[in-house]
Amino acid sequence: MRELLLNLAEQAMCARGYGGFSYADIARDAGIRKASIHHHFPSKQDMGLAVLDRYGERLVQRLKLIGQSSRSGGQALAAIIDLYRERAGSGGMLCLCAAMSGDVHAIDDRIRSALQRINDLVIASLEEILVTGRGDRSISVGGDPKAEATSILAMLQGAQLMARVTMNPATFDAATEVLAARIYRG
Amino acid sequence: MRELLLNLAEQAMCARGYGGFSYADIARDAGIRKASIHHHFPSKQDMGLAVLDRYGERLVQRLKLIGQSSRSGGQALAAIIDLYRERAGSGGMLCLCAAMSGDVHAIDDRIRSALQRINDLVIASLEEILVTGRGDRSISVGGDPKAEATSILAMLQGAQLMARVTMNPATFDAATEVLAARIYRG
DNA sequence: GTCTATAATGAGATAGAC
DNA sequence: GTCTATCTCATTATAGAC
Repeated sequence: MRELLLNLAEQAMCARGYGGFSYADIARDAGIRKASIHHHFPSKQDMGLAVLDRYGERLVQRLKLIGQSSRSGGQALAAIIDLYRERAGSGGMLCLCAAMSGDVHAIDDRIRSALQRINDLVIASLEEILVTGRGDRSISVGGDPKAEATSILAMLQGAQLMARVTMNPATFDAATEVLAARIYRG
Repeated sequence: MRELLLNLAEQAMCARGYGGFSYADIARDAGIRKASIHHHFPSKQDMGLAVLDRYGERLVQRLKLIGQSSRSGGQALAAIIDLYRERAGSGGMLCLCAAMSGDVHAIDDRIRSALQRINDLVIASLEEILVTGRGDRSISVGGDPKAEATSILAMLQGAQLMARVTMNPATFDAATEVLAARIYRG
């Protein structure tokens, strides 16, 4: 049940943000009463943090897998773009970080710190990918890899935000076209 | 009073999004009762749309002014970056579009259309600036100007989102460092 | 672990006096 | 235009039975 609740909460938060879902929503979808949720997660902040923590752990695994299974930096970067496109594709959802970042004012510092840690994690991964891609000539990297990685994350999150407005995943593609074009495909 | 209410609502929305402010907040800051707000704006959606419409009109003026007063494409692009940095600098606020985009699920189609229109407007402005900058050799423009403009807007909105998480405007600068470096300064 | 019942708060909105 | 008073609804959260 705890896992089911986490799944439903993550889905809801990606779709409508931290402030955009309620215990009532989750309870209905889970088939239990909302009071029962408090047994698993005493407060909504606890639930939000638990969702974000699990999300962070899974992201680490996924980034590691992308690094291992990619035969070039370019292939890894393409996988990262796909990772963010997934959410934008399914009904204008955001990655959990972008979704929760919009509600930073409503959440406590534990969650904000976790968000910051995850962003830094993705930036570090992207930086490593850019360095690899520069080495194997599969990505065009003009400037400092760390700075490039930071701007790429901003672009990916911004592209999701813009796609949500149009309700069209093509908007995400349009906003990341330039990034995708920096990959030299064999 | 109407103008005061619009100002307070815009401020609140940039700071906490559409769902993050209430008539009670605005009423307190304006020094009137919340029932009185309904005289000026029957529903919260009406208020949100009015704020966004005014924002769009002002943005048009500001973009026009930037185009007129800039002596090069690079100078204009720098002005646009500053425009977005302003908000990120003052306490992790977002531009109104980014702030409302996070709450798209909670607003009606009139507002969503207005958001889309404003995004398109900024993209068109950026495209024009890139073309100018490419012509006068003040900006490095590699790909299609329209695609570049779209990704730049995504980057700027994403940079604001990331800066909100760290509560540090330097994060905005880090995420836009690569963009700023594309400007050749005389 | 889940339930019923309820508390406590805050939201947007309306009616009608002044 | 602004007020008081009220409505209706949704929210998170708690107490206590089963």
